[in-house]
Amino acid sequence: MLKDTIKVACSNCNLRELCMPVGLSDAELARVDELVAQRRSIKRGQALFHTGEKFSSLFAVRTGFFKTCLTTEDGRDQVTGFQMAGEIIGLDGIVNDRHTCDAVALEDAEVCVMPFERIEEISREVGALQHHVHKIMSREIVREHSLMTLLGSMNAEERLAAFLINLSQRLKARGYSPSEFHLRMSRAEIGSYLGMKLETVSRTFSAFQQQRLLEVDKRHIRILDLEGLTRAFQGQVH
Amino acid sequence: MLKDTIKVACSNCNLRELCMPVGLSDAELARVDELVAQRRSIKRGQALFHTGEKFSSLFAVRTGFFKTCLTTEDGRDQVTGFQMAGEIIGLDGIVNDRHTCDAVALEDAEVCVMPFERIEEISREVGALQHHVHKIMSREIVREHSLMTLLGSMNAEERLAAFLINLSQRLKARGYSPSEFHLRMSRAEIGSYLGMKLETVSRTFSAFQQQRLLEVDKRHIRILDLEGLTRAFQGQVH
DNA sequence: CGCCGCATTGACGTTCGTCAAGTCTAGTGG
DNA sequence: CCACTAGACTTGACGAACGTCAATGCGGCG
Repeated sequence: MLKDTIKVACSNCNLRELCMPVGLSDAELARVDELVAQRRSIKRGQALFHTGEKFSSLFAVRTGFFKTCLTTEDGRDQVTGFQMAGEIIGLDGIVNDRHTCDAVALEDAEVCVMPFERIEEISREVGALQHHVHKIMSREIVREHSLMTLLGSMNAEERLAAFLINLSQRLKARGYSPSEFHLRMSRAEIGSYLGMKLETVSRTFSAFQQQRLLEVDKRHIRILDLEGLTRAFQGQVH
Repeated sequence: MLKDTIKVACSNCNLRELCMPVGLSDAELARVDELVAQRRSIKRGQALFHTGEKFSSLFAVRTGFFKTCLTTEDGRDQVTGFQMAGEIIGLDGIVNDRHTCDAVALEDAEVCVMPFERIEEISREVGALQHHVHKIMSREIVREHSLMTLLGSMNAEERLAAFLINLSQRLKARGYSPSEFHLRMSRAEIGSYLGMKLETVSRTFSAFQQQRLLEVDKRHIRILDLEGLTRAFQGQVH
């Protein structure tokens, strides 16, 4: 069984602006091109890594869609994030040399495998890469801060609105329609991420539909009134 | 008004095992000693930095106790963490060169100021420091993951139990009593951190007291039954 | 002394979770 | 082609947990 090991170069990857620092010299670019050891294909439903597995690499999503989820010993299950093209998976593994969550593909996907030792080695030579790595980790910390605000102080409508707006913006940044898209995750997965039950997610979708903010058909979403949704997100419905 | 700018060395700081990588050579230690530009004293209630302020340094808590809190434009307020001796504050500022939260001293405190440019510079020379910085950021990401699980799926008793156990462990690691301590934060701040209202925090303290798990007198806490508290945390009260 | 901030406690209301029934779709196999 | 099943989603009825509002107590400070 052959692994998918096409030789790849970040320097001519169409996701470069998302993944890589800008303004590198040719020599630096050549060094950074050595970051990606290989590409790996992951089938829908398969895991990129599991909790407890040895950490060795970070992964950049090239195509497809992932979720990361924690499974605690007492059976609680929590989705901690959804990742799409250009986003980095695996940062949780650095601290203890083991992954602390599962990363599962929600559709057939392809990732760039970047051995972490190589990242550290090249970072020591290329200051721009070093800073870029720091930024990526900081961004993840800030993202989680805002998720904590969501989980700590928003009601069901605010949570779902915030989620949809965030998804819409990320799709837009990747050249997809920000107003019409297909959800890759189930109601239960959305609920786990947002700290609510799947029934409440479903009810809230219905409520948005009645308010003419959305059209929902199972996993197909069309945003009708982005402003209204933004108001719902900010808790100023009335 | 003179700033407190005593020259300091990490190499003989008693918090070294908490802050710094281990196993450095003498030459590396000397380099790492250059990390801390100065110390800064912060009075109780004062901010180490505010949201929007330019980011330039990370801060290591030497003494005292901090909270970090987000204030969103729509007036929501969320405590995102409490930091004690040996912990690092300011990681949120890296990504956009501006701080995205306030860091406020909950008691008179002293911090080591580490200019981030200097951290990056020395990291490029000392691989152990580089890896240490990565670990600190990864640890923060993992901490926030577990807080998300707490906020997403735990009830009031589980949340407060988890909070107290975590606090107890961190105090223990610093040589303080793990079973008897003084809370530096108000019920409202605990509530904000744990995603519940201050009244619920107060009621849950009372409930734990009735269950003989704790003795509570305002902010003075004595843990009577750590096992019981751990069971409460894991949601196996019955 | 009176004020203020913080904490506690009670009464009541709302939101969301729980449980259950029912629909729709895709996939399987006869 | 159709019957059958499993999984995902929707919707309703009900109840529990927690938020809201309000009264009260307590300790510190000017």
